Amino acid sequence: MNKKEQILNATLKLIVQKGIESTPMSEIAKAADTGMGAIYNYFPNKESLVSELYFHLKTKESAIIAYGYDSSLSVKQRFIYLWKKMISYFLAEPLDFMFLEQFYYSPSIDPVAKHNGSLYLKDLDQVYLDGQAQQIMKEGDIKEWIGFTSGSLVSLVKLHHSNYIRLKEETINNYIQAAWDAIKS
Amino acid sequence: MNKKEQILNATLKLIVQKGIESTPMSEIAKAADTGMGAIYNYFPNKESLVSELYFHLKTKESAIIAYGYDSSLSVKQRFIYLWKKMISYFLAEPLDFMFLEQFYYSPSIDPVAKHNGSLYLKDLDQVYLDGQAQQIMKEGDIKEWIGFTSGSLVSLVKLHHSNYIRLKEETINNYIQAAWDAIKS
DNA sequence: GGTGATGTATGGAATATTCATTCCATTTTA
DNA sequence: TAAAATGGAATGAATATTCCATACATCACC
Repeated sequence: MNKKEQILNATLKLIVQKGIESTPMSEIAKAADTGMGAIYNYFPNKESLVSELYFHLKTKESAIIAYGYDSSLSVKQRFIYLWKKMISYFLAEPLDFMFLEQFYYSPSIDPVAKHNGSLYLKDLDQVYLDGQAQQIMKEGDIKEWIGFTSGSLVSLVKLHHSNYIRLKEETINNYIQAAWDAIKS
Repeated sequence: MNKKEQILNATLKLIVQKGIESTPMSEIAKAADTGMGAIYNYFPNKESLVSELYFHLKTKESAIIAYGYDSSLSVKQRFIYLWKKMISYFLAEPLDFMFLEQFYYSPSIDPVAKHNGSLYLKDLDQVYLDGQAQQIMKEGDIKEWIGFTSGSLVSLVKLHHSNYIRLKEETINNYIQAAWDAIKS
């Protein structure tokens, strides 16, 4: 019954299907079972509708990954916990994942908006900092290392959702272990 | 003086700057210093202009990576050679890289077209096959492992080109070594 | 070589379509 | 009963594609 949610959900589904630029507002209205008026009542224009959806999902992502996180675990345990949570979330919510990817890679989107969403990385940063301090992780720029790890794992999720591969629960752990092998010193 | 090349070059530059959907044909014409007629003489429509550009670049990529490749080297040497070549090419040609990424992530593009471009992986496949046969690489689906390695390295290139990190020549070798550490058994 | 004829390439104006956004009459809510 | 929310038609701008008049190249024949 919440119109705004209906609109956001319809937007998510349609944009994942057809892309941001090929999704007309009129079609969003139809899918959300409403009219133009309602949409423009909640969102001043298409761009802010899309970027509000982005922040909504980024918040959801952060919350899910951070939930149950125990910062007193060992470096390796925390490493595994965080990446595992991320993969599980992205596998469980294909729409969320594909929208976030598409938004991130869209050049027509305000670049400032994109990086604002990536602020939940505090915990992850700390894991890598601790790992280097304890000399169990390789040296080097932490932003680069996080990009490296995340690249390998996100890439698997992406290939899974485009049906190029079919990830199985037990192999996921192997890939997280491999990501660890890459960075451990 | 070759009109077709001019058009493809202008398209590449503009699409990387503003995105596929926000690049009007009229602007391509202007940038290529020509008119609509010329463009539609060479390409039946916008979509085929863009996908011809994609295949053009994919062919270029394959040629560059395969050039000088010696299939008699050891598994590890071949692994390093191929990935190093790929990274170097993508670092040296930001426009090529960013266009390929953008095309790959665009849902409005025929999905069949995309995967047709990714078939030059024969040599890479062979490296991983040999590596597993010799038991120096971890077991598992080869498509997945290639996705894993490529994800980590491409991700670094991407962050480099969005100025989030600044890759240095010598650290690149470290990351390739790390990618090897991830997969070696 | 010169001359015309035939087809191809080109530029850009005209057309048709596709939307984002606006507007307003009507309905719902408080 | 006033204010807010809604649906959907009307508007206007953007732009892919078509069309055509002109320029250019290629070649046949003298």
